[in-house]
Amino acid sequence: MPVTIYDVAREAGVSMATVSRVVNGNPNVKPLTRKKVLAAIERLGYRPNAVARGLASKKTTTVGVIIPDISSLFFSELARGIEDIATMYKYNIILCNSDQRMEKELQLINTLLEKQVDGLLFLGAEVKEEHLQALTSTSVPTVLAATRDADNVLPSVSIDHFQAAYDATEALVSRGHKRIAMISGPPNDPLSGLMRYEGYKKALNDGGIELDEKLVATGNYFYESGLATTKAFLALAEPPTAIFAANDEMAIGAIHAIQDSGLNVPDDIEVIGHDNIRLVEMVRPRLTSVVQPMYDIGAVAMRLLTKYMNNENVEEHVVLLPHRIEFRESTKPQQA
Amino acid sequence: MPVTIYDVAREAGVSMATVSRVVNGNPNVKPLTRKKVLAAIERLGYRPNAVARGLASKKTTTVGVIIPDISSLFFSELARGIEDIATMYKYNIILCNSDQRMEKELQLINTLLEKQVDGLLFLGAEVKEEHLQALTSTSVPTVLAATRDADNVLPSVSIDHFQAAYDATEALVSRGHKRIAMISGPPNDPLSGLMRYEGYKKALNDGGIELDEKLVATGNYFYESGLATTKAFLALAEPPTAIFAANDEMAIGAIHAIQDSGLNVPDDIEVIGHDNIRLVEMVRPRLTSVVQPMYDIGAVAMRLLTKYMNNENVEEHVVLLPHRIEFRESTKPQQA
DNA sequence: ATAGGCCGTAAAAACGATTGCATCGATATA
DNA sequence: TATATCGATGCAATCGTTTTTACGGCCTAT
Repeated sequence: MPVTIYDVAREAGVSMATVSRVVNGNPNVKPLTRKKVLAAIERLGYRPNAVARGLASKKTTTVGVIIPDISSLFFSELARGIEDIATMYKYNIILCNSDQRMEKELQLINTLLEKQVDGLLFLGAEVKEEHLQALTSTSVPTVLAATRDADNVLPSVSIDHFQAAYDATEALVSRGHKRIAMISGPPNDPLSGLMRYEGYKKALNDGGIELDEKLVATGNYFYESGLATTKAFLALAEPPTAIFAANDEMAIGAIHAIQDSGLNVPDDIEVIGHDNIRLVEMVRPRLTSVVQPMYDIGAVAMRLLTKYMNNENVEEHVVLLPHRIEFRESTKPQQA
Repeated sequence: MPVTIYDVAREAGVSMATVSRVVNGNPNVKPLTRKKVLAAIERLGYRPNAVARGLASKKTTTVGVIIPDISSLFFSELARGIEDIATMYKYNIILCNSDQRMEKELQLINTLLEKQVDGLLFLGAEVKEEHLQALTSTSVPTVLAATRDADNVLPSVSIDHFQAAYDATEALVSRGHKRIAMISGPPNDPLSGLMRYEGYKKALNDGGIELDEKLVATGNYFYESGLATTKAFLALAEPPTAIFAANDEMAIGAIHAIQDSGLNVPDDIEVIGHDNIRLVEMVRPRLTSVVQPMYDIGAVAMRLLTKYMNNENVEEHVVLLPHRIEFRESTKPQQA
């Protein structure tokens, strides 16, 4: 029913091969012939079948993206970076939510490989041996975004979480705080969880402050957990005077818990978040936060993937993007 | 290089056809044969090629989704609803951002059709004649989500924006307000922009309140525009005592503008937002908002699409999901 | 005993492109 | 003039499946 390349060929009085050449911009076609073919295409309303093309050429111009949760403020921003660069390079994106469940992640990898994607972008928390196995068992290029595998065997794009957390904590230390709490992520999250916690510990240590276990709570990255853990902090005999949260949502929860108890941010307690999602501008006081360039991570990861798909040579396969702290009103201006 | 159905057939000592039957769960295979084939598949690590399958069967189990901006809180939630139902019905999603630019939207429709998607989900603001033409020129089922075309020719899933805005405004009227401002969306957005404005007008009228043009501002759905327009309201000789914003981000901007000027929400000015995104719980005071069930809209739209793709009979092709107002602290408790 | 059915399977024709190779005329070279 | 070169095009194999058709064998009903 639909018009095929064969119909166009007949209409234009040439062979399928020539039509294919015209469609694909192959220069080996006489201008006049090209014009005839183009006219026939127009007349018939021909639309190339990408599936047939994919079968014949073994390229689908499609890449698979496995993402924990597209509805998350953090990942949706990242996804946008991916998509924009993909568009720029004429790729389409098959988007899949994994909810960080390994079983689902592995199954998605398989499905995407069945669909013959030209490349794979994996975003998530932990990259385990099983992932590595599934991802390296194929020749399809893969890039990790906002995460890394322990041995850096796969290409990846992320920031230095340890250093970022160190910097945030250090900013608090240098402001003279002695009781600095941290709302950390789950410890089974190696980067945003564990690494940030390690950075926090190191900064305390370098500042000559002894770690107080009671000032460390584990959250799940959601607002509510920031609220709850901070309430517990405030009930302590010696509550903290500063809080570093492993992400912004929890930090905002912390601010509200503090405000709800009648205290003031930043006068009574200073708060620093992490990631610098758009939300940080939409609360009062606006939240000081470690900038993690989500959009850029996505964009750079996708760009990197295009290089692999083109068999271009890649100098450094583990890229760490710069981070910085954006100071706002949830921390006091730095004393001179 | 990769193992094909032919390799499996040889390994199992059967024909390709039989392997295909096994893979596709066709019951016409003797159990013993099936077992042999399964064993061969396992042994060889066979992974069916979905592209070849798509070419032969004319089904790709993939649907295209055109979305204005995946990084928006609103649309990412919707996308999640789509994806979850898609997964449930074994479809994958090709996700494309349109930024509401018609040229890009039309081009995306074309690209997705080239890729032979089994169905199309279109989310956006305005559905113009050009869209309709592009979408109906093909036999690929299409469903609109969170929007509608003027003549309801295409299936769609949304809420009654007019009524929703009416209800929100009416709630303010019934609280005794006489000066109720609205921060509306762009007027070229027929539903979230125009319809909500119409609902507002009607509610004022029914409440015997004369429309004051100075109390109507046009925003762009972003926080900053809520902030800016509200500042202007407050500079009025007779500022409003209540504000209805066409979406939550602008409403939160309004709250902050009010607070920044030293006034109190809700004591001095009450504020109602629209959409009930997750943000509304993360500000103080928490925002009263019209609940637009984004996730459900996505889910229902995708479900509807599956019916069309299956040639099932569909009773009602324009579905309006229910809305309601979730009252929080940005409005005062209703007087008895 | 024979015709008719049914089951399980094989064979082969699509599906709609890409692409290596052959061809062919024309121009350039010797 | 004969030959090498080259640009433009056609031919046909190929990509890895699905699906239609046909067929052999076995069972059952008459």
